[in-house]
Amino acid sequence: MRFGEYIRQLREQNHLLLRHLASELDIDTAMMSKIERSERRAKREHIPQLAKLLKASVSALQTLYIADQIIELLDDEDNPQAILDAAEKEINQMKKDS
Amino acid sequence: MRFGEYIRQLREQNHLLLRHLASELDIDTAMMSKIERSERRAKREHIPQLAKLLKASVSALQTLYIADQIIELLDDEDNPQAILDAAEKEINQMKKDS
DNA sequence: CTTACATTAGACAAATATTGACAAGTCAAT
DNA sequence: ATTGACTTGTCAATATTTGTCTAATGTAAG
Repeated sequence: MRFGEYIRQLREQNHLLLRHLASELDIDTAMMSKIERSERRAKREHIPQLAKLLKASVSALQTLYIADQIIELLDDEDNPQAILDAAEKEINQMKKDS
Repeated sequence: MRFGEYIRQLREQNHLLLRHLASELDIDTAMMSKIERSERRAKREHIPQLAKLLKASVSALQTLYIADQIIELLDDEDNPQAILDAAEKEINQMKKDS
């Protein structure tokens, strides 16, 4: 599940319109539409506002938000799994070091 | 192992100086130094040149190159593993769909 | 069919971030 | 003290991203 996809799902469950979310985030509806379709990225500071409006957990949204960026990085690579594995290994290494 | 760290290791094994690599990539040595310390990112088109100069495999360098960017994304997040898991799940999902 | 409203598309401007050069600095060996 | 390798900090050039505006598309009601 992509970040925007999740936002849209929650928005519909809550019977809200794009313009409602957009006005709260202080962007126009076209932008909000793009965010939901993963054509543009929300700003990080939008996450808490979205969580509140959509009654979702901030941390769930944050996870998807960063995961999305990873997906974009991997999207046009030919061995995404190898890259993820390398990243994971290094993350664990860094944890050990600290 | 970070991308730059690996470059430095190979460079030393090959008894090359920063200025040798830098001049091949057509950047200055300060920039090359930053790349090796992961303070700056090499350009993607530098990878094949580096692979050649350092007798390394392009794909190994590419993997580290993207993994590095993932690490940067995860660096200041509090549950990197959860994010990696979410990304991996979505990548597999995308594979299934295509 | 036409009006009204929600959403999307595309082109452009504004804001941010990244890249790289340059000058000055450290450090080690001589 | 000089030289050579590397590092640091700052600034300008570039590139990327974010956002707006206008117009388009879709859809449901009258």
